Amino acid sequence: MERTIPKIKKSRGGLGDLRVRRSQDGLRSALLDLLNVRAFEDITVREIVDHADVGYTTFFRHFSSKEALLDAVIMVEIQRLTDASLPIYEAADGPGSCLALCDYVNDHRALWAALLTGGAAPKVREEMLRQSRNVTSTRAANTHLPMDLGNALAVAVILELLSWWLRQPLPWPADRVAEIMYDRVIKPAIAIS
Amino acid sequence: MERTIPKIKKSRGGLGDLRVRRSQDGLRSALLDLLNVRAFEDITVREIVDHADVGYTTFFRHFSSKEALLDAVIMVEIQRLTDASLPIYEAADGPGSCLALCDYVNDHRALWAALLTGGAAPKVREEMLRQSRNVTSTRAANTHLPMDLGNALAVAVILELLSWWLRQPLPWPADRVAEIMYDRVIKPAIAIS
Amino acid sequence: MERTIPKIKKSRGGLGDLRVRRSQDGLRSALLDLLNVRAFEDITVREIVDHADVGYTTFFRHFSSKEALLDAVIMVEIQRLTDASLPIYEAADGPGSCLALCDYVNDHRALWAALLTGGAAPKVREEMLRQSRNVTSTRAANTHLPMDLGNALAVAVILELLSWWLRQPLPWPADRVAEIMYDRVIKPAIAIS
Amino acid sequence: MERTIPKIKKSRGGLGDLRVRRSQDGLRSALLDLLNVRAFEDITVREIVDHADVGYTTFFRHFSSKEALLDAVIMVEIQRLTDASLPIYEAADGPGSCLALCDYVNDHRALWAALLTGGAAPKVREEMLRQSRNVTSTRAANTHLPMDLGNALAVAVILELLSWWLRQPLPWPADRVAEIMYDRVIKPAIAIS
DNA sequence: CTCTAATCGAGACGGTACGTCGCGTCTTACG
DNA sequence: CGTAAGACGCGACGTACCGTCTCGATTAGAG
Repeated sequence: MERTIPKIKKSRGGLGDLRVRRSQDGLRSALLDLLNVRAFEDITVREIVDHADVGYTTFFRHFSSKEALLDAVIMVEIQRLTDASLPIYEAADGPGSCLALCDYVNDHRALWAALLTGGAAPKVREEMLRQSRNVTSTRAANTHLPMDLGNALAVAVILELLSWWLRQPLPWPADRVAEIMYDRVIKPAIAIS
Repeated sequence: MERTIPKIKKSRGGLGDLRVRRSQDGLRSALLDLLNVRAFEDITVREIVDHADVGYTTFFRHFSSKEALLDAVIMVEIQRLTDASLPIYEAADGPGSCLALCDYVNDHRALWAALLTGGAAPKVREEMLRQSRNVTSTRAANTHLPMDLGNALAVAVILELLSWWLRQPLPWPADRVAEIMYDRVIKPAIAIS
Repeated sequence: MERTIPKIKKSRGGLGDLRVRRSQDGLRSALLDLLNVRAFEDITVREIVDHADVGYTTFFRHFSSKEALLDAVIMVEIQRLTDASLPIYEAADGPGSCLALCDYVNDHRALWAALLTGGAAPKVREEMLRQSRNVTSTRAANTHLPMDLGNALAVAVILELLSWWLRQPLPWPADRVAEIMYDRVIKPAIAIS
Repeated sequence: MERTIPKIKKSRGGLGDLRVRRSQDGLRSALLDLLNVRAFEDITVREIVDHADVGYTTFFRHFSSKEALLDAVIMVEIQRLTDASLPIYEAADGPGSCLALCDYVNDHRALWAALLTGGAAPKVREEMLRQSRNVTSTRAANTHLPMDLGNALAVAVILELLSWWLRQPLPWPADRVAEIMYDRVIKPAIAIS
């Protein structure tokens, strides 16, 4: 009689149960909405379910905790970001991928402002680092830095830059930011010391 | 009928009340001790006061919350770090100040490992940024970046680098790290775009 | 987002939620048990919930404070007492109702000894006065005293008499006490000044 | 090295130390002042000492607790009341002593309103009972009631009557109240059943 | 189109930590 | 060197939120 956590598993042969999908999507977007208003640590499960029009119990049927929901949300969003600008970690097409990334973020300012504020930021950093590790796993050490460190610094600079950008009252154009990102992330990474 | 919060004020010429100093110092070092064991968000006020041999209520006589104590601790430690390597933001003596900073951190590995782990890290970043703003307030704009952004990136890289360093099982020598720091923090800052 | 205080409302067609009834009844009788041991003001909420096998928080879900629980308990008990001897304030059947009341109290000595001891007594007096006001509201002023005063004196004498009775190591028989009560409560009330 | 509670003991050969007397009197009247404003149980020691312009520690030099101060205050006031109308318990001069008592209370309405409100009332009752026991100790059993019970009922009726009187917005004249008191306290007491 | 099993809503509950309040003790710095 | 100021330990309070648990009532989707 273990916990029944309906992870969109094909119940009875078909695709996911519509109710399950509706609940999970509702919770995800409810959290994102609330993140625009207050920091993650100040959001309660009760608020999320109220906003999502979902029963309190239902929350825990899908996510084991508030943090788990945040993780899920972040994983999805980072995946989208990565898909929109994959080669940035490759440094193959330097400025281009930076610009792609900045454009994507620019198109979702509210969302990324929320994700980079308060308690969500460390998780974003962590997940981004995790994904970047996968990407750079093949290509290695054409630099004098250990791969781990290189990735960590790259992620830190990217996030700090984006965070600063989104905080500006009169935001800079994306290409200007992409330029800085290239200077500070890609160039140091490909430099042969 | 206001809350009496004994802020080591020199009452009539002498130094503060010994008991006040003892309580506050005890709480500060108790928190630091516990930070070596578990993350800040998992430490309870009860644990802190037990470890400090101080009454539960007394905690709140001195700090309005767990976070306030952390702030106080961080402020002190960052001040010490800054004092040990002030001119790093000035880039006057580039590699020298980097080395000083790394040496200082190296001499307090446990403390800084604790400060850069878990929930404490964002506060460290914030306070460090605050102090760096003061330092660089006069000298400005010999770079193509806004001062705020320059500072934010510098702090982010420094902390990420230190955090990585302290996480290594077989730590690198301080001068090696200082070299990287110089490359990634000072050099980009003084670059003529 | 209002506080949910589960006031035995028929949820979903049935009678009150069983859990609610169990919690409230448990708390009520736990308080009564403890009142036999020590005075109300020396009883802590923690003791009550421990004795009732109920979570600490649950207490406040049902009663806003220790005093509110006492009020509830007293209201119930006084109601029972009144039901057992209603016409005493009417003086219709003078000695009879006095005897009924004394008999009832005699059958619940422990309970009433507890209620008339320590901090509970004033609340008992207050509630009894409140109920007596309802009873005597219609019939009035066949006496030379204002109704309020008459009620207050009657309640005071009744409670003092009962309190004394229950304190005696070798208690008097109920009919003897009822006789005194009749002399001191009913007779003065129906006296033509 | 036991607790030094300076009970107006002749320090240095004279009568009570003036400072001691001043502190104790100040605390007493401070408590009485505050009793006019809120109930005893809602008054804090801090408020008393602030109002009395006395150090916090000083309070406990003179009274072991808030309750002890109340006891002292009540003892004094009841003594005064008794002195003003001693023979009421004797029933020697029936109506006369009742009138004396009511007159005295009437001359100190605020004080007695305070004493008969809230947490102070039970203590007043207790102390009054104690004093009445002394008075009636000699003369006994010319009534069919046990002396203890007779006293208790008398005190209860007196206090209830006074309490009601002082609560009235348009108070009755003292002689009217004295008459009721005579009817309800003295007459039943001297009745030969 | 119906049946059956999984999901859902509602909310009471136990538990942990928090921060507050007041009491009564005890240290400390100062006159 | 005594004494007033006030820091301190203690214990209870009431709050907030978490994650668990029943219990019916729906509702999706397989046959």
